[in-house]
Amino acid sequence: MTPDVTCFSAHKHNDCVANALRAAEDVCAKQKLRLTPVRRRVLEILLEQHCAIGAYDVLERLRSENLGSQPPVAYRALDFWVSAGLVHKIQNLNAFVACTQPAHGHDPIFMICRGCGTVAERTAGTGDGAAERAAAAAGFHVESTVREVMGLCPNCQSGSVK
Amino acid sequence: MTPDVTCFSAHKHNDCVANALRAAEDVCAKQKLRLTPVRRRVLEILLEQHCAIGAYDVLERLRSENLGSQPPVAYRALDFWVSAGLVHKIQNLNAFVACTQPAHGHDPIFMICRGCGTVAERTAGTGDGAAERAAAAAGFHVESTVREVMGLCPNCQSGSVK
DNA sequence: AAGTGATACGTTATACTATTACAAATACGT
DNA sequence: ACGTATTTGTAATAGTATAACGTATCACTT
Repeated sequence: MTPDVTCFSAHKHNDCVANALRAAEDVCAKQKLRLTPVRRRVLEILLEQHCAIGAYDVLERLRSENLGSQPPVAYRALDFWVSAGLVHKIQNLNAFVACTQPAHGHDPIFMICRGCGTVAERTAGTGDGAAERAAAAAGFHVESTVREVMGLCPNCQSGSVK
Repeated sequence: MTPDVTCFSAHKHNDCVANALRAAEDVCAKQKLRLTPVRRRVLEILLEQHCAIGAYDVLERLRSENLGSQPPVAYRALDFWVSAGLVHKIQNLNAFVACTQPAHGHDPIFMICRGCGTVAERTAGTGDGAAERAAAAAGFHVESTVREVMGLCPNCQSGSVK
């Protein structure tokens, strides 16, 4: 697992955006998915920050840009990206975050800072942990997993958020 | 970790209920929390099955028993038990499940069967996994974690659910 | 037993999150 | 250009959760 701590520290955010958009284009090309204006814009909006954004916040942005005004517009685009693996839903927040490691397919771990809202993604090796062992022991067939860690990022630990 | 697979197989469910209620009484006594009729009833309702139940389903039960009719009644009781550690919220389902292992405080893992809705809880040792290592590497201070595994339980794998 | 402060409950209203359903428009392969 | 599949526009509604405030109850002290 790469110790990619960039989300919690200063970094060339333009690179994040460019990488993710390129990955998105690749995925769409390979899987013959349509990269429509709304979809592209939604991904761009999510990519602006390393924070999870609610569907209705996305919608508000779309509305202000005349790209759509009703909830299904936002939800459809978000679901599209979630299916494509380029956006993840943070269950804890009912919000969505762009994927910073699109290449690694499986078993993401999210660290969610309650101070600044930053969501950092890491990829765990598969079959590594207690959950997999417990499932195997119980004869449970795993289809997907959610792993979200709430807490304080390095910046917010030293700051005023208690 | 105890290989407690009872949730997925026939078992004396009365014992589950009795154990949990006794644990609830203990916790309330020790922490001087009030075990009111609404709270007790909500816990009993959750304990009836090993499934997660939505707040509004709980509310409907309460309503039919004249124990409350408005959302805050249900949410307050549910939040009470969640704070006390005797009920967990399943983020994936926006629903609540009674805790079957109240003694073990930390880091639960939930296996959620999409066939029958059963939610089985296991307790992971702390600090065991990739998430903790990733957090440590990033300097992230962990306050709580969510680990939910979706899939099919042993019964539903052989059944008609595909 | 009455007073007092904290806790819990009743109720209204509202905010936030998400989906269904169907019609219109657009893109794609032939 | 045609027919089909996909996407979008739009209205309506379903589902989840909280804010706010007044009333009642509990527990502790005097």
